[in-house]
Amino acid sequence: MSDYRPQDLDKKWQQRWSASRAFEVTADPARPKFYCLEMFAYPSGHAHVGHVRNYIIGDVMARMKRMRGYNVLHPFGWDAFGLPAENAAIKGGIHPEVSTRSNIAHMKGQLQRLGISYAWERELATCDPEYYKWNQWLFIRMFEKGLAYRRRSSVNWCPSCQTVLANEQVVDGGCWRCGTPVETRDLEQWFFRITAYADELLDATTQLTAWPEKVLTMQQNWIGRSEGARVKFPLERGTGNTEPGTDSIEVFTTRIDTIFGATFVLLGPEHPLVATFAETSSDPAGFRRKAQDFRLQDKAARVSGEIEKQGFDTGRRAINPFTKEPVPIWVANFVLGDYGTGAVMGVPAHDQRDFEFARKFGLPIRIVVTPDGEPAGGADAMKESASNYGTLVNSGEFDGLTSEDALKRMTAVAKERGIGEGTVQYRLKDWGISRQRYWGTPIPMIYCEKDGIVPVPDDQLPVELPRIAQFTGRGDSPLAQVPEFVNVRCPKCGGPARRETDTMDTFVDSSWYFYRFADPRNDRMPFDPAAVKYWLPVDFYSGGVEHAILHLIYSRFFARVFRDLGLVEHSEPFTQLLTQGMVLKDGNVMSKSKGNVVDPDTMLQKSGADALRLYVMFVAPPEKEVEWTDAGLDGSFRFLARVWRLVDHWAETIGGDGIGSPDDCPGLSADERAVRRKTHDTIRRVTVDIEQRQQLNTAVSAMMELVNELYAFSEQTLTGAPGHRDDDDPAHAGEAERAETICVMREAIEALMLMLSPFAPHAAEEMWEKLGHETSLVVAPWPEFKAAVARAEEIVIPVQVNGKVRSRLTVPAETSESELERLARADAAVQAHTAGKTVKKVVVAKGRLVSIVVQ
RNA sequence: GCGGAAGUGGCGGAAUUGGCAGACGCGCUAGCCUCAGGAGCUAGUGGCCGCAAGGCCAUCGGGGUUCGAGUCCCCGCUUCCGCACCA
Repeated sequence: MSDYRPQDLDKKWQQRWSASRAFEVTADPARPKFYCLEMFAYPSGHAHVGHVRNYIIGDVMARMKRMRGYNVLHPFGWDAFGLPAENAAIKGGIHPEVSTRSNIAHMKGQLQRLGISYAWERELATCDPEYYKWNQWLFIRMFEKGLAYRRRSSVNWCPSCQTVLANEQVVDGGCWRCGTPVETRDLEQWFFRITAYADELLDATTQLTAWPEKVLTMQQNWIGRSEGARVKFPLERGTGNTEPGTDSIEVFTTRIDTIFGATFVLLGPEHPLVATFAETSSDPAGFRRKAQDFRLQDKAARVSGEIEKQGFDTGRRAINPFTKEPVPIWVANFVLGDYGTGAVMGVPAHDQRDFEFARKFGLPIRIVVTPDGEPAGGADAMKESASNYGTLVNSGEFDGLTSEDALKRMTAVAKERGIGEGTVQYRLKDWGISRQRYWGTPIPMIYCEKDGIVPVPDDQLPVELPRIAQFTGRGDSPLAQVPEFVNVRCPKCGGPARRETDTMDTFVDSSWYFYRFADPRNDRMPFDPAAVKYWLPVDFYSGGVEHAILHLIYSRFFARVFRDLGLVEHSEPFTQLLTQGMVLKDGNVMSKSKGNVVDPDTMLQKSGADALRLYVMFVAPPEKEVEWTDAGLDGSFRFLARVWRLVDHWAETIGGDGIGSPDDCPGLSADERAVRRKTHDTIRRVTVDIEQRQQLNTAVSAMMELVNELYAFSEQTLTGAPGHRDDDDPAHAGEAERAETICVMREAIEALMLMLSPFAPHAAEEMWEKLGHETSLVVAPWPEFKAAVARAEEIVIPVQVNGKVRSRLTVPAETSESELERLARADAAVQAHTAGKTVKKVVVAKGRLVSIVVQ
């Protein structure tokens, strides 16, 4: 009898797997592949159990699929560029390259100590020039196709990180990383034209049937497609204030059916006409100041949520193109400059914002849609806008049309008259990728006075980061302070030129790393298309939901870019997505600042890798948030020790040669048949739970039930159950265990070892070896479910009388419906509740239940 | 405001197709055992009534459909998440 001591086992098996290169793979078209991937890690230095949970989920999938016969690719790598390393360099003087490499080494050790079955020979780090070279290569391809472009624009600026942020990286008006409120700056920036794929990215969400609905909804919201119309409101020709070129204001509306109620036009403060109107106003300076105030307010509004509606009259008027009436033009603080046309028509009767605005400034309200098409009473009594669809009134030739019909009809009419057209607007904007920082991929572009923007020639890639000795965190982009880097010859004319000094958003790095894993050492291409064709798409991808619209939408975009470059054939990179829940401590997210981080290394020392793995899988379904408890970890340890004792106790009896399958034993007792039934039912449950449901907690429960049953059964045998007081009964000393029992127990315990191995691989391997096996469980075939064995012989059928269970019948499984009804009616307990009453109805669900209705 | 998910014992959770609510684990209680260990084994553990057999109540609240509802429908409440003056 040996105690369960996981710490020694962990090391032993990790070394064996490593020495035998157990998890390395090569493409093999003759075998079905399974690409199992967990979101790679930012090398912060320490994995916490939240990360670890994700990797274990993936490892259970990967190990199980390997045993199911798949050629499993399960790689890992490092999202190694990023601000924390650079900020640490500014503070502590350690070069990002040095700290990143050392962090990677430490975290890799942690993951290896967990026994995660990674194909480490494919490991990559995005800060490797061999990797980021292909970021640059791809950037140039995108530039050639017009998918990467440079423009001056108003951008989100994080004053703390000293860099620009993409729209996706602004959360509640603050920086996604540090929370500092963002500012607006006008800068020359590189953009990726993700909007070119807006429609496709949106439409294809319906095909992502194995993604969580929540993530798809978030992406749909983010893309924010809305159908409507652009309509021109001509400027009223006043005396002496006409401007050539700008003779109308174009608005975007989703409710052209309400246009007869448009009693004013609103311009966002950024609208170009605002500046024009300011010039000709009586007080140009005051006009501009008011508009500028609104622009500054906008940022504050995004942070705080709501601001009061404000506006001022420009003194100018436009003509409503449907009513032909002149309407005043106002500037309003709530009209967004970068959505639609930056101008809207004001329909106070049918839009709550316009309603509030009109009430505040005494602008007219006209009702043009009513629920029943009856003309409405006075608008003065309205308390809020009537935003629902209805039937048109006060709308000239369109009276009587439903809103739905009017939307189509009026859009068509606008087009005929040349005053507008149907259009689609997206909330999604192009992805700004320039970052004014050092620790990222240099943007491979050169500015020449003569030739303009020139890409670095492919044969000069990668543009490597220059080594910088001192990080000050002040001044321009750090690369701009390195003259040897900046000053360069123009590749076209050979004349003096300068390099782009911004680096790429690190989300560029992570948007395609899963392709590189298919062919990680390729030095001629980002990857061999044939390798990607075999391995991709990723079959199972797991990671945190915080990437629902960042990483996951960018990756879907990149897949389409690669597709359109002819490098991949699919459009969607991830077939199935699992978003794992966070691990909380004391109800809070774990973080260093809160001091509530659960360190995996401590847990490993205390309980070993397997108990930690098992607990994290058992505590809740993978998507759910969980609260960390040390007691739960102890419970999992106890379970493993319990299995250990069981196997230890039986190993000698069942581990020998020449033991056949119980299929060949004709004389099994009822108890032995019951054990087999439980064994095979457990195989079915565990298989379905892992492979189809990803409900890993119930897979563990099922195995616990099997172990409980094996303990109970063991007590009935000569061998006995470990720990029980009747253990090794001297009365039966020297007697041999029944051959049938040996067959059945061996089948059960071996199946258990196989099923347990994805969860607790070290302990399972050790016990497997103890049972006399010489080959590793890594390549052992998954146990086969035999439906005939699992089928119950006798079942318990509840009998309900008026919906309450009054008795239970124990009957052969195949008992017919009529026989069930007969038995139920004859049952004494049932009769006690039916006596003296009329049976109105009997429902028999074969194999399930009998329901009798009496009155 | 719009959209999504969820609400089950003291706790984490289970219930796969509308069919025995509470599997499995934690915790707790009792007994056994002693290689005093991170022990182990066995039994019990939703609430109320009852000596018991048994009965009644119970899956956020209220209605409904059904022989039968944690599960389906309607109306609320609460929590979490996403988007949010997007015209």
